[in-house]
Amino acid sequence: MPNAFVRKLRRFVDLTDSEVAALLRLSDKPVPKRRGDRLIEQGDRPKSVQILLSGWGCRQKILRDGSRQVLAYLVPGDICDIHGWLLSRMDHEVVLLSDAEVATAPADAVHDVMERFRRVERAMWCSTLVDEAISREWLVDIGRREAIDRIGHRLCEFHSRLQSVGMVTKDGAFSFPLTQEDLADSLGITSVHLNRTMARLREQGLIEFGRKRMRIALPERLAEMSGFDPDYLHPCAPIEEAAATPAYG
Amino acid sequence: MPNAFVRKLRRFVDLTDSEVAALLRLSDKPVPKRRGDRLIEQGDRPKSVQILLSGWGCRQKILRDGSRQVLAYLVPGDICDIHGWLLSRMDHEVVLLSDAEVATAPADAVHDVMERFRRVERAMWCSTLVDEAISREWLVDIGRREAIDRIGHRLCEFHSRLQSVGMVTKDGAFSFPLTQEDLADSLGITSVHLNRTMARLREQGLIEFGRKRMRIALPERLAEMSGFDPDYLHPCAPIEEAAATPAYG
DNA sequence: CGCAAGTTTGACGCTGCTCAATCACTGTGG
DNA sequence: CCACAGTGATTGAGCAGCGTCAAACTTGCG
Repeated sequence: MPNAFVRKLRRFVDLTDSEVAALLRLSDKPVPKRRGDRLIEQGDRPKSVQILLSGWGCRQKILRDGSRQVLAYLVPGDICDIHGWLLSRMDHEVVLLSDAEVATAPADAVHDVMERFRRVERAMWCSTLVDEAISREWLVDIGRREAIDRIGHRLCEFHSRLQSVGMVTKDGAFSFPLTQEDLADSLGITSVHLNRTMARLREQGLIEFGRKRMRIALPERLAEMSGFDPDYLHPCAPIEEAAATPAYG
Repeated sequence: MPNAFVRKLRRFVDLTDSEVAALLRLSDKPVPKRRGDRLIEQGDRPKSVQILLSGWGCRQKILRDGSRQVLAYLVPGDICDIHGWLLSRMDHEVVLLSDAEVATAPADAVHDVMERFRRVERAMWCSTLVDEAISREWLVDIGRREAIDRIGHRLCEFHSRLQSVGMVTKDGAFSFPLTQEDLADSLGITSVHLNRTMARLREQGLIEFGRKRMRIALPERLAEMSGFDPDYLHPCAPIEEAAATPAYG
């Protein structure tokens, strides 16, 4: 039973046993951490690579006036400091939004695996490109959708992403450890306005939430009203792509 | 005299003559194109790679209601469809914002160069990671800064990026072919509000603009008031980094 | 000279923010 | 088992930043 890290990369490339073994060696000995722990600080020059194996985290920047913008959510399988590999310093920080398990691998070991197993490297870059696609869609959310659509769209994103890794129940519910403030800070609105607007979605019977769980009651309707199209998440097409492109095989 | 494509990659890795020669072969025979031309459409599966050699472009998405969000600006040296290499379909379109010159290389040829010259591959990924850093800062702009700071911050970004490729005059002026609507659509505000707010910056003597030129009259003051810190653009540190990391050499 | 595209300005209203109070939930110690 | 504290959720009132609609003006260009 591979861990979330392996499962995630498998979505992009069909890994061999030895590739899986190498990845498992990178991500063994997970360490438990607590909600609020800061995994990476702004300005760090990471010399090791941290992999989130369970729980949620986020990338974020804090402004002078104390306000916060969440840049991305990290879910099990995500690498926290991929940006530090090539570039000098982290321009943002990484914080845990729930208790979590984190594995740490030396940067050299990760480089080594990527050198030896080009398909693993390829899978990691695919994953980075999907993260970028999500980030682009967030720009659309924040820049051009009004609050109710932003929220609906973001909830559809969670639903779709978590569904693709088997973390959504048949009735559309999933674990949701974020506070309303965490969510609002990713959407460019205040938590007060988020609360009011989510209440409207609840009144309309589109969603239910509470006790760190979220249920999308009417996924199709929520997607329709918020203009959600899961294409940008590249749900699984890349798997075929990978097998068909010899240049990288 | 290498072209903008080579100059850009040189910022990240110190290229050898044969590497430069290979890149020049990829980007010879530039074709002139017109402002408004669509280089890549949403849903495309690019089989070739387009390189912008002069002029400006942007990545953008159009919503159902016709509103537009600009996701990134492309300046000389930028690759238009890097995202299509690994992933299946383009989730956004690429459009020219000024007349421009574009070179087209077969995707296979690009893969080939990256396989043979790992340092070139490394430089391209560095470039991608800087683009991501810019995109993260845009999220902060749109999500958490008010209009006047957004505009000031974005203008500082242009000033800094163009300065690093020698396209800014001593008095802080540079060619600026974007319409106010192009700019507003990247900032998540309307062109009307952009106009009013830029007028305030002009009244304060911070900027001057008109006739497709922009001048940042008081760069330090504009940076101070808008909270601009050029660190996220990774101005040149990566050059040392690249030389010092053997795993990729 | 006259059109077309882009810029500037005005009036008005709504979305979302601020400040602040209250309520609900969870975990802790007695 | 219960009181209590702390965190997060919810609600209210008032206001301001920004959007909408529309008109006038300016600039580039054939």
